[in-house]
Amino acid sequence: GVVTMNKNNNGRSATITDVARRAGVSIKTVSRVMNNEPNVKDATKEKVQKAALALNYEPNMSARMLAGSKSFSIALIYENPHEFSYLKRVLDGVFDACGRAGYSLLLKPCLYPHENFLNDVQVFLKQTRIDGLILTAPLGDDEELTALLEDQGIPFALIAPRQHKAEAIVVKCDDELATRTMTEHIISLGHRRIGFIKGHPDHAATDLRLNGYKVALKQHGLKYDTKLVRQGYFDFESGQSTCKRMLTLKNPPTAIIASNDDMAAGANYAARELGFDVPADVSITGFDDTPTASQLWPPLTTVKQPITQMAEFITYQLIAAIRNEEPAADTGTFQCALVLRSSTAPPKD
Amino acid sequence: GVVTMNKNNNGRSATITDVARRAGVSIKTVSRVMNNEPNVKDATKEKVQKAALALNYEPNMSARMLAGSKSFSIALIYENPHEFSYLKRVLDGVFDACGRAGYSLLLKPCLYPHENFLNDVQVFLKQTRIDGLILTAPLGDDEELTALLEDQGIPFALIAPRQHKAEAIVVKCDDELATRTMTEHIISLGHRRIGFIKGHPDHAATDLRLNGYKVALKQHGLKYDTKLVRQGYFDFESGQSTCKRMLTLKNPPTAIIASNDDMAAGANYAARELGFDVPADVSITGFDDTPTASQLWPPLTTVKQPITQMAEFITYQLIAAIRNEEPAADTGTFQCALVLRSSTAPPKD
DNA sequence: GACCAAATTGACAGCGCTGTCATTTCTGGC
DNA sequence: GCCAGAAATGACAGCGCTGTCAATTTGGTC
Repeated sequence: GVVTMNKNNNGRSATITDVARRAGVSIKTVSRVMNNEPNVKDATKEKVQKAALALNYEPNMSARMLAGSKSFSIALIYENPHEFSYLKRVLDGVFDACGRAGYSLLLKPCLYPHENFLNDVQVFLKQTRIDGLILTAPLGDDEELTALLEDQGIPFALIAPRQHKAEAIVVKCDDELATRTMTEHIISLGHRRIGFIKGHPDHAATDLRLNGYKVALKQHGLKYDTKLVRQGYFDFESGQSTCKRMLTLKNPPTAIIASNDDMAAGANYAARELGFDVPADVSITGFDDTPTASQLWPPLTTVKQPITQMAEFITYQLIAAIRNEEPAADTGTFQCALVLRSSTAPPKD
Repeated sequence: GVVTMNKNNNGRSATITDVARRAGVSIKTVSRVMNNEPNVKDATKEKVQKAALALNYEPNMSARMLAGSKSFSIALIYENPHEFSYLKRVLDGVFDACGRAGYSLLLKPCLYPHENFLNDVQVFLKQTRIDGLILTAPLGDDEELTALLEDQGIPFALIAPRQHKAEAIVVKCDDELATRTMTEHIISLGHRRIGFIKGHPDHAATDLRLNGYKVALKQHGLKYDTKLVRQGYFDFESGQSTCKRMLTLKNPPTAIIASNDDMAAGANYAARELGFDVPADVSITGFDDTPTASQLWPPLTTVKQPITQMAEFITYQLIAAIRNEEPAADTGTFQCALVLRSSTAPPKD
């Protein structure tokens, strides 16, 4: 196929020295070309590139990291979740951006919260000497961690943090607006008793989504009823149990807004267990648009976040910061979109 | 908390030289201790360990990789799938094993098949110089790739390959037996017209699972009906479309065995669309026991593979091979378990 | 053509570690 | 107490690259 096997090199791959010799220049000049540094004559650059191509040369990461102050690699730290679909979409965006920018990515799953968490990260940083770090929610809200990173001068970027310094690299989406829009949609269908399942208290999005719900209720003159607002934890089980409790109230809600799809799936399951039809007896909505959301029966009305795009965006921002480039002037706030499917309908009565 | 901030080191973390100085030995001796090499007096070892701890020393990966022939890191190459839950479980196992063995893991998502695939992997290998590689299905069946790795003397391990050399490091589960058992279960419920949705033709598991189905039919004197066996691709859509076609036959099956959960979810969805009740009108089964399987309504009867365990196992095997240790004598074949849920029931008539 | 600043290139010393091999320090046996 | 051989330790040269700074070349000017 496309690949030259080049067995000619004794099994060892070409080094910068080989390229330099072949191009008839010093290794430093090769280094300049490989790093796109200025002050190389076009003719020289071309010679070097030709030699590199002929030898099928690829710079050795370890040597680069060791010699230079930069490592051309960043890490993504995440709390190992039960449900991976959110992270998958983040990874898609981050890998993509890293690939394009010539960076490699290290993954660091963590237990969080955990007494060894900070130490664990510290060891990781010492071992790898990465150039920058992406923190997924809720890790971006850990002040000990961000202080540590600032202290060590390691640039970092936050996905969906609760609050952050003005100069921080951040990406988030308008959770409040999205949930408000969702709630308004449910209200416009005619629902008046609308349940809400909150997300994990550690996540910033949890409060924002709750707020969107509250605002929509208020604007439409509906009362905020604490019996209809339950604490969930972004997982199937909590969606299931809270929904079960709401549907067995004397006066159960005719619609339930869950703060993510996993909980919505749990709510859907609980409704079925109790013999409720979805959406005839109770409408259910989620947030995230996971694959499961569209594969459930009925498929879930939900909110689609452009997660992959957001991840790509923040990765570019981080790399720009590492390179001391002016970041793109874009804002780090993305808009979500309502995805209407058949888990929602007007109430029966 | 647990972490010593040690600001005392000018912001730069301790090197092997610092440890050597503090312990009053040569850096080579520190290196020996850090690598658990033999021929170090216990007293010396202890001195070094104490010094390392005091300085909060962690060896620098890049330097290790550059200097040594070993890099203490392995990579997992995977075809970026639409559905990530399988891979998540693999990752859980691999990260766990790597962590325990002191190895770090690089992730390499790939487009496959793709004209640039091999080249892409080659570049990756040159850049990183990892010690070993784990190939997920179906990449382990790419002979160009395995030839390349053998040629370069890079140890590799295969997850669920089609066939392999005797000395290869392999893990798989008994797909045929599992599917046979599943089919027998369906037969024992009283079903006689049993549909089957095949998996992606590139995957080894596809043929094995089909075989299990065939064997079970034969043993129970049931005819193999090509109308009831459809080609799927391990994704939701193919499950949906093939199921729709089977259920609109003049004489539709009363049960459908899908080769994985995603397709089973698609089949479930298609059945609902056509107004079939699951399991009253048609039983549906999957394979893998993904989170979705248990969150669907009705929850899916499926086969649980010990994927995380398998991944952990093969990672240890690979690391043992890298270290030239005798691998544990265990076999690389794991057993699956039937998970009975409510998507299966006796046929109505 | 001489001259200067700017552009281009190269020599060389590490980065933090491991491999090799030489050196030193221990053993036990006589 | 002496010696061979084993055990323990250290000196030193890189691994492949980048940073620093010095050397060389270039182009423009009068």
